Amino acid sequence: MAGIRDVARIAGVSPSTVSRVMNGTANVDDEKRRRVLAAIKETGFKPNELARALFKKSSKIIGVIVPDIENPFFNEFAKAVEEEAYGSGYRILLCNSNNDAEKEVTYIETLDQMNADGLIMATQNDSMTNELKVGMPIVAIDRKMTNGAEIACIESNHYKGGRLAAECLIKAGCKKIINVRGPQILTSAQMRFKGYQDVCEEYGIKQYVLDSSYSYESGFEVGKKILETYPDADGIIASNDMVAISIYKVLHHAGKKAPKNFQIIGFDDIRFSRLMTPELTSIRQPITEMGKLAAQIISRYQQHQDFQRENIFDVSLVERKTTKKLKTGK
Amino acid sequence: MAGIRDVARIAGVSPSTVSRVMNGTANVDDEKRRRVLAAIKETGFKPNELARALFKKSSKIIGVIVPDIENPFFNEFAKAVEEEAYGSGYRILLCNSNNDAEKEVTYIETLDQMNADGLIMATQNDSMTNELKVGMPIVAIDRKMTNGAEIACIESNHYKGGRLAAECLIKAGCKKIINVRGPQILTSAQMRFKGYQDVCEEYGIKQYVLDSSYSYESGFEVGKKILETYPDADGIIASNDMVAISIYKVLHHAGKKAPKNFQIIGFDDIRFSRLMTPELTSIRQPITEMGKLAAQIISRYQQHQDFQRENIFDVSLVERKTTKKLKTGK
DNA sequence: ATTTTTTATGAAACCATTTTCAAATCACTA
DNA sequence: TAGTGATTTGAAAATGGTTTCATAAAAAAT
Repeated sequence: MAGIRDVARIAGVSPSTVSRVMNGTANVDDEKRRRVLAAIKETGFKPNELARALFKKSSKIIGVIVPDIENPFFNEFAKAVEEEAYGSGYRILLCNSNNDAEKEVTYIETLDQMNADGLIMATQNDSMTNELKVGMPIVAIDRKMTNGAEIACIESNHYKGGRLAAECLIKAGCKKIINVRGPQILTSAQMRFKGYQDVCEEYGIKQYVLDSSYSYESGFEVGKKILETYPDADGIIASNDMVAISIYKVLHHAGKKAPKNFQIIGFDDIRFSRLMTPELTSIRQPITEMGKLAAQIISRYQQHQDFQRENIFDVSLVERKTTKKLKTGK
Repeated sequence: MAGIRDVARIAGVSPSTVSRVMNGTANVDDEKRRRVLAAIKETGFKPNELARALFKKSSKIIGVIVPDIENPFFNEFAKAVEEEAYGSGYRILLCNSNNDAEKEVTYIETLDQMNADGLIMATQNDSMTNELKVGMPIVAIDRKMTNGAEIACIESNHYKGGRLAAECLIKAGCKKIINVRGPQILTSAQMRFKGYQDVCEEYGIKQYVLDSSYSYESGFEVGKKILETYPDADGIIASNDMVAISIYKVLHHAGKKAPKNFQIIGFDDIRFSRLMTPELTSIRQPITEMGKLAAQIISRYQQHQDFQRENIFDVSLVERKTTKKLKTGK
């Protein structure tokens, strides 16, 4: 592989001049520029990014840490980050943490040692990662770090989402609504639950609560529990779309039809919610926009441009087939 | 950030000795080792991976190029690669090519300039990428490169898959089977189609063929076309699970029930095929095993260990609810 | 006790680039 | 024609590690 010295020798100039031609960082005599360009073409020279990154202290790599890339929410998110970042010359190092705090720490350290230009964290293990000292800017999704290491945070209006879900079911005529809430360590799950609680109080409705994680598996378990404990439930707010889908499956298998016998609503509006039959009603988060913004913030930070530290995205009700049609708008 | 020279100064030794202590690359006096270790702890020193990678010509990065990380097949695959690679100290640079040949080339070049240790390509644009000269080993998924750049290829027995799908439907009593085949540039789609054709000939059954890409969207279109052109079709072989899911939706929406009015089978056995209702019958590819193997091959190659160049995985019929139960095993 | 072998260690070279800095070249004016 | 200022240019330092190589010290062999 040809190096900058080879190019310089062929063009009859110094490596410095070749560098200047490539980066346009200073004036170069036209004749020499021509020779350098010719030599680059001849050798097929491509500068080594490592050497460049080492000197510049910037590797043009953004780390993206997600708990599970198989989770539709996170792969949609990661894809959006990748697309936006790619356009600005950044590359994505994908970190699948599996919710393993140690793995997260390892990844963060590696990224730091690689002179990564930024880190986008969509994870929840506060404990270990909060203490870490790193030299790169962090954009946190759905959480606030306590050590001020992050430059910005991005989240959805989960409280409103919780309210929307509860109101939707109440207005659709549900009398006994089970809230399958997500892990209460997560602010997202907390806020959604709070929204549900507040609406229930306002309407004077009794609250029924079950706990789940954010996975399909957990949805199956909760589904069974609903069948056993609340066989007369007619409304279910699932912790997210994946859980909603598996709860639906369990109830469907038990002979219950949606939305006739029960109505169910999820959160996130992942792609698959439109693909299942019946199509799932869901509270939409603008996942792609969130991913794009995350990448933009890192990019803007590196260019010393302005950006917003707190970014709260609006959520909306997407009415489909697992709930009964509402008449009124509000 | 402390560097190796700082550590050396504090420990009263040379940088070389610090390096030797860290990497265990040579004997070091016990007393000095102790002092070095203490100094490392004191300063919180972490070696810069870029400097290391630059000298060693190995960045411990594996590039994974996929057409679409949102596609369940590819995110399951990428996740498997990540897990396997992580265990061997490798990190994954995720490249979402969007089937854009130019983007692929850019990614390959970047990876090469980063001294990446390997590249796993699950893409189809032969044209441009085949000419590229790179210094890293390539593992190709479902394709053979013509320039011998790759060290190994991994694929499934798609021909057998095509046969299995056709036989399944025939034995389940289908009289008019539509084969919705995938893009015929891809060997995977070609082989599946060939399997279908051979079985049809053996059974003396008329062939009906439609074309699709591998996306949901294309499934919707084909679904409509089936309704228009072959309203009496009672068996559908979809190009993959995603297409099967959307075709199902279209037919279901038109009032047809599976498996009563029509039977449908997909390929790949992605996770969602178990999650939809009714559960989708599919030809299973061992996606996770394929991903793990891909990472292993790169790792073994770098350690100069043996590996197999041609790796063909077996496929199997996973009977679920969109086809009628078969009696006989074979 | 002397020679040979082995082991431990630091100085310096190396990886491939960018940037600083000082020198050389050039244009222009007095 | 010499002097001034602006512009180009290359040598060298820098980035932060690893490794080679030569040497010094210790251990083993004679």
